[in-house]
Amino acid sequence: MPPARMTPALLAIVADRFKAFAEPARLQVLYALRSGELSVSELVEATGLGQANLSKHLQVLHAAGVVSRRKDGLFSYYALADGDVLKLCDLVCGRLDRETKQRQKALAR
Amino acid sequence: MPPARMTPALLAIVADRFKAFAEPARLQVLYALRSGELSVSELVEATGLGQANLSKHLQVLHAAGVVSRRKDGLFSYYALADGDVLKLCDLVCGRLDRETKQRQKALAR
DNA sequence: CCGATACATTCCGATACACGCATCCACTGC
DNA sequence: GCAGTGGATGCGTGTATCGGAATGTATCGG
Repeated sequence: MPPARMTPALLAIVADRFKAFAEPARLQVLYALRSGELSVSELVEATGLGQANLSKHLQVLHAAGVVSRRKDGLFSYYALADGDVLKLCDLVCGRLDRETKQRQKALAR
Repeated sequence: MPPARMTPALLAIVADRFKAFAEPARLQVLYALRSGELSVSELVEATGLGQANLSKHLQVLHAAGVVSRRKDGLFSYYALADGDVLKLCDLVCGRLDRETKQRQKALAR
């Protein structure tokens, strides 16, 4: 059950949350983190993104509470904050799968 | 289980999908449609958005497959395309609730 | 202390997007 | 056909944001 009343402030917060996912680069990062925490340089290699750019995206994801940061000496290790993160992605991907299948069916007739 | 391989094209599609939710105005529309389908003018009144602006947001939501359109004479009726839509919002809202509660707990100590 | 490494931050140009205004299009009723 | 209503679309403007280059900051080894 969602909040009965949606204040503008709440709407903005929810929107920001979604905005964190609304970027191919950031989704790429999230999928790279599926298998476990990675350092920034490992993420650079895994995603092909530039280091500065990636770092900024990580700040966004962290500010949105999507990923967690753990510092160890020179390295920063990032990880998915929560199982719900992938649940969200999979919900969207699942819908996509169903839709493309439906479209293929429609084309096949 | 999500697709094993995330191609750039797929990432872009998923990102666009999330982008549809990543705007306070559009979230407002979705919440207004919780109770059932509405015409554009009804949505104008329900949300306080300008007609032109609202119309554009509706195009975005429709293109993303989030809402359905039904034309009846002069009127266009929009409705949530699918129960998953609200599931998505509630997933995010639920996380928010838990986090704010945790934060309050932390402040209360 | 000095250089090197791993990230973060700032500055910049280019693009994208939201919103309002005006206009255009589709349909209805006279 | 004509006027009126409900929606959609095009244009202009301000703002946000992505991405890269350069710079700054913190930590480790020597």
